[in-house]
Amino acid sequence: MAIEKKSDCVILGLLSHEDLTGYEIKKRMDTALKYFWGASYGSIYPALGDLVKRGLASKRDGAENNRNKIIYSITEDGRNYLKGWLANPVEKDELRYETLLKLFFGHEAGVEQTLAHIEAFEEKISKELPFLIGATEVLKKGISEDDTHKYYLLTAEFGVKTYQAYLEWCREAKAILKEERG
Amino acid sequence: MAIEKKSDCVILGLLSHEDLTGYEIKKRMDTALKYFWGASYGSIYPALGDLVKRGLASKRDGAENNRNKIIYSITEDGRNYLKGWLANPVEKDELRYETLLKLFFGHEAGVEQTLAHIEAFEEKISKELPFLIGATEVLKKGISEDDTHKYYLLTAEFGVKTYQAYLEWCREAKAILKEERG
DNA sequence: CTTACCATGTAAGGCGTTACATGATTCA
DNA sequence: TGAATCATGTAACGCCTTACATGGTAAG
Repeated sequence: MAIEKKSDCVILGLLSHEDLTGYEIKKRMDTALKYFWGASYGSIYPALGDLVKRGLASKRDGAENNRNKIIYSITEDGRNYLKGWLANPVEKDELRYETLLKLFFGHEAGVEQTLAHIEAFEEKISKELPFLIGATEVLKKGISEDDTHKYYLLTAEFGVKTYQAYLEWCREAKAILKEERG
Repeated sequence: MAIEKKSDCVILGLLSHEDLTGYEIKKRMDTALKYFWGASYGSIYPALGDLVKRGLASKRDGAENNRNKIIYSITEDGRNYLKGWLANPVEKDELRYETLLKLFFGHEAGVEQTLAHIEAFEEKISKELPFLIGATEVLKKGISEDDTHKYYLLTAEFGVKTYQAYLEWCREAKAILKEERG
């Protein structure tokens, strides 16, 4: 049971949808995947090289004009590797919210500072939620055209539902903190 | 602007509540903090040694009977360090859900396997939610006794609200996947 | 002409987990 | 007497981020 490296799997997953350059992979990470995954160039490019070495991806020259460009594709072995990983149960879902850490130790900081952290969180979430909602709307319209859209929609809906819950929690959390003050 | 190492801050935060051994710190991580933070012995013990070296914590012998035991306390410098970190804005809230990754690439795995991932997620969350609800109830009762409880409650409520949203999402996600099947 | 974006990659270093190593005590 | 829990720590290794290094193109 080789424990698959996650970064390999994400890259292969993206390549299973379409051929991509390393740069484009990073862009996908920063847009479609950013709510539940991330990776830097420093991990993407070495991983791509490694994937090619292992025969799970192939590369070809995609230079246009004078622009340097390498396009990666998934191979059949790569697709099987991806399917193998997908078939295994999920190993780890992890949430690391520094905001919650600061709230947990809020006794030391006091009510005002803790409220400020909640408000900052609230603002960040409020700003991002419309984009998630927009994404779900686009995906819902295109759902019959492309089968992959259905799966993207699942993750976007997850974002919407949790962000809405976050905002509800913010209201409640502020109320709890303000209760004894006035 | 020294960027504080988070693991130092968590440990100092826990020590700001009470004196603890390394073992007890790990226990707190695995219970009260586990929904939004984590750490292993391999990071806790070295961090404790480091904190003592830097004068942010102190240690004393707490051996009982024949049992080896070292009890750590936060120093005044440590408390100031903690306060400094608490006063700074949150740098990063991060969610890494392998479940969502597998859903995003669900096209490759198919509806049945994807449903199985959702159901596994649903079961895990369903099992944990009662503990979170129990925690909030205990904390609500004790809220007037101990000021720290109010802050713990904030994080527990976050867990309850998000887990409830997760379960709602599971129902919806299953419906989306089942829609076109028949 | 200059800013933003496209595009690839490396090196150093940090951070943290896993596995290992050891040993006492408590409870059934 | 055996399992679970208490208790501390190290070493190897893996993985990833940050910062650096470089250069072309498109748009305003």
